[in-house]
Amino acid sequence: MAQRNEAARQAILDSTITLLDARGDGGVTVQKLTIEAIAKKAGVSKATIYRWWPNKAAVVLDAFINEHLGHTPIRSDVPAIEALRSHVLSVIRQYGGPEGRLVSQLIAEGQYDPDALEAFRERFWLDRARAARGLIERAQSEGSIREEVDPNIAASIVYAPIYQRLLLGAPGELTDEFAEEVVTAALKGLAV
Amino acid sequence: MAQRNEAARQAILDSTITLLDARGDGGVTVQKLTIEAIAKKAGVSKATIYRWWPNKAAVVLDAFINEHLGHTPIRSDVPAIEALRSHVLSVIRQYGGPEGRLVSQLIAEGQYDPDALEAFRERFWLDRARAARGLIERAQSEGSIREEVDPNIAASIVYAPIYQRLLLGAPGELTDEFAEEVVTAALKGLAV
Amino acid sequence: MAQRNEAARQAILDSTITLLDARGDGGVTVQKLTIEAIAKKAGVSKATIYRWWPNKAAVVLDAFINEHLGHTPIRSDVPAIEALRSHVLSVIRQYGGPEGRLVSQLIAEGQYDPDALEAFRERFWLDRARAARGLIERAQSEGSIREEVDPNIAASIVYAPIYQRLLLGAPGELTDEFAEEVVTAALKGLAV
Amino acid sequence: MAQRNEAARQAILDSTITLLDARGDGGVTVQKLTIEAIAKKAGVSKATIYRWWPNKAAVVLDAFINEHLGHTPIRSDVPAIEALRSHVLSVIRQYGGPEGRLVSQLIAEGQYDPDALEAFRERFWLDRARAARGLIERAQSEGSIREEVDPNIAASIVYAPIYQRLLLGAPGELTDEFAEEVVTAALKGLAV
DNA sequence: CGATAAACGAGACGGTACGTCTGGTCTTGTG
DNA sequence: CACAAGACCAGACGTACCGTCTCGTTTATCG
Repeated sequence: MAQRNEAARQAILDSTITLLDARGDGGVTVQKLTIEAIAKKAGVSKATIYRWWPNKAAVVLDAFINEHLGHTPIRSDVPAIEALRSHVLSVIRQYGGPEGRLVSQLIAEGQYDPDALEAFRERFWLDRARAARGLIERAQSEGSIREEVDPNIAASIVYAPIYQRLLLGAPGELTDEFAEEVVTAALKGLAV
Repeated sequence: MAQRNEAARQAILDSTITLLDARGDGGVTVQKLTIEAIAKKAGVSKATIYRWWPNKAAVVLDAFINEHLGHTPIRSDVPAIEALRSHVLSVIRQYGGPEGRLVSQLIAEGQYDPDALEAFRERFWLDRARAARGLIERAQSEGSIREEVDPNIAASIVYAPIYQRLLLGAPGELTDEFAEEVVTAALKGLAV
Repeated sequence: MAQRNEAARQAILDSTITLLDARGDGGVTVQKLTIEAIAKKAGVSKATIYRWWPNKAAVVLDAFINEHLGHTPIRSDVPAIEALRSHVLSVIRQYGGPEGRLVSQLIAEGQYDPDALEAFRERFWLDRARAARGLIERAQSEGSIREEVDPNIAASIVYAPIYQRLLLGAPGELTDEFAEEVVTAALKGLAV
Repeated sequence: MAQRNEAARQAILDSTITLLDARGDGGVTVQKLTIEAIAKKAGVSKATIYRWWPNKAAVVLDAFINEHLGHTPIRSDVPAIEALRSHVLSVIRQYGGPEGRLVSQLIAEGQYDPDALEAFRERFWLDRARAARGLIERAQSEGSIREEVDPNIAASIVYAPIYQRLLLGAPGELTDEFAEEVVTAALKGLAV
C-alpha cells in the first residue's frame, strides 16, 4: 500500500537547507523561500510536500532539526559552573554564525503562526531549556548555585540575553566578552 | 506645488492601527496586513503610501510609534530599586496584553528586513534601553547596585527574560510573579 | 490466473452513470466527471480503470451504451412515412430530455479525441444511421420517397436539424412542432 | 484612471489564435490550450486575462471573432437559388479546412458551459442564421421557394447536414458533392 | 492441491493547470 | 502637480486530477 518515500523526504529537507544556504546567510530568508522552489530543487511535486507538511514553517523546522544535531554539548567532566560558562560561550558562538539567522527566522515565523511557535518550542527549545535547567540543578547540588533559586528563572537570566541580542542586537554584538560578562553578573548578582 | 497631505498621512497611520486592532489582537497580524487594505481604508491610493514609505514594516512602525506614547513610565519619587521593580512589572503587564503582540510582530518583521530592525531599534528600543540604563545608573549612585557592573549587562539580565517569554513563551507566561522572581534573582545573584 | 472481475466492471459503469445522474442533468458533466471520483464511488482502484479503458471518454461511452437500450424503436406495422414521422418525434423527445445532454457531451468529447469520436460513431451513431437509412429505403420501396434520392442524404436532411438544435439550440427548442415541420418540409421540398 | 490596455488585449487574442495555429490544425486544441500558455506567449499576467474574460472559452471566442471576418459572403448579383448553392459550397469548404476544427471545438465547449454556448450563438451563429434566412426569404420573393415554408426550417434543412458532418462525420466527408446533393434534395423534396 | 501469475485495493508519486492573491510600478484624469 | 483610481506584470499560493508506479492481498486456473 504505497508507503512514504524516504528518499523524497530527505531530498525535500536537504533542498530546503541548501536553499537557505545550509545555515542561512548567503541563501534566501525563510520568508522568501517558496514551496515551489523547494519542490523544484528536490525534484519533487508540490503535492508531495503539501501531503506531508502543513506549511512552509513546518518544512523548515523539520529541515533545521534534521540538520542540527546536538551542537553545543554540555560538558560533564568539569564543575557545573565551569560547564555553564563554556556552554553559554558555545551557544553564543553558534548563534553569532549563520545558524543564528535561521533560528531567529524560525522564531519570527512563530510570531505569526502559533502552531509553528509551538512546534519550535516542543522540538527545539524545550531540549535546550531542559539541558540548561539540568545544568543549573547540577550546580545547585554541587553547592555553587543557591538552592532557593528556581532553575527556570536562573536559566532565563543567563540565556535570555543571548536571544535578545540574537533578535534585536546590531550585527556583531554576540561576542565572547558578552557571554563572559553576562554569566559573571548573573552569578554574582547585581545587588551590593 | 502641492505639498504632502498631512491628512492623508494621519489617515494612513490611523487606518493601519485600526486594522491591526488599535493594539493588535482582535485584528489582523502585521504579516496579513496589506498595503492595499490600508490604502482602501484610508481612502488613499497605494501609490501615495509607496511614495512616502519604503515598505509595510515602515508604515507599521510609524503607526505604532504614533500611537504608542510613553507608557510604562519610570517613577523617580521612590528608590531606584523600587522603581526598577515596578517598571519591570508594568512592562510585563503591557507586553502581556495586545500591545505585546504588535511588538513581537515588529521584531519578527525585523528578522527579514535589516532596515526595519534598525528602525525599530532606533525609534523604539533605544529609548527603552536608555531608560533602563538610566535606572540602573541611578541605583548605582544610590548604592544599591554594585558599581562595577556594566549597566547594559545589568539591563539585559533584568529585561531580556521578558522578551524571551514574549517571543518564545506559551501564552500566559508573562505573569507578575515572573517579574518578581526575575528581579529578585537578578539582584541577589545566582551564586551562593 | 485471475481473470477480469466482472463485478468491478459493472460497478465502474454503474458509478459512472450515477455520477452523471443516470442520464445526465442533475449530476455532473462529462468534463467535470473524474476518474478518481468514479474509482472512489465504485470502490475500485484507479489503476483498474486505466487497465481496461484508455481514457474517460471510453468509460463514459461504455456506461452510456450499457445503460442505453434500444429506445426510440421504429414501427414496422405502419407505412414507412408514418413510421418516419413518429420516429423523428420520439428521437426529438428523447433528446429533449436528460439523455440528450449526455449525447451532446459525448459528441463534445469527440471533438477533442478522434478515437472517442470514432468509437461514438461506431457504437452508437452507425446503428441509428443504419436504422434511418433502412426506413428511407422502405419508404422508397413503398413508393413514397423518390428512388433517385440517396438514402444517406435523405436521412441527413431529416435528422440533422435535430442534432443541430441539440448542440446549438437554446434550451426548449426541441419541440414536437419542430419535428413535424422539418419532416413535412423535407418531404415536400423547398422548391415551388 | 487607468484604462484598459488595448495592446494587451490584442496580444492576448493574437497569442490565442497563434497557439491554436491561426485556424486550428497544427496547433493545440481548445481543451489543451491553457490560460497560462496564453499569458506567457502574450507577455501578460494571468490576472489580466482573468480580469477581462471569465474563462478560456470566452477568450477563444473573442479571438475567433476577432480573426474571423466575413468569410463565406453571399452573392446578391445572382438569383437566390444560385446564391444559396454557392454559399453552401463555400461554407462546406471553409468547414472542411482548419477553421472548421475551431468551430467544432467552440461548439464542444458550449456543451459544458451554457454561457459559452449562448455567447457563441449570439456572436457567431445568429449572424449566419440571419444571413441564411435572408437568402431563403429572397428566394421566396423571387418565387423559387414556396411561400408557406418557414425560413428557419428551410435553413435548418439545408445547413444542418453540414454541421452534422462537421461534428460527427469521418474526416473528408465535407465534399463539394455532398453540398450539391443536399441542396438539390432539399429543394426538390424527398417525396414522390 | 499447492504454486503462480494475473487482477485487484490502496494510494504515493511527478506533473500541470487551475483561479486567487499580493506586491510594487505605471498610467490616466481630476481638483 | 499631488493625488485617487485602478490596470498592469510577476509569480507564489494551495487544490485538484492526471496517468504511472509500487506495494501487498486475493483468487483462480494449471501443473
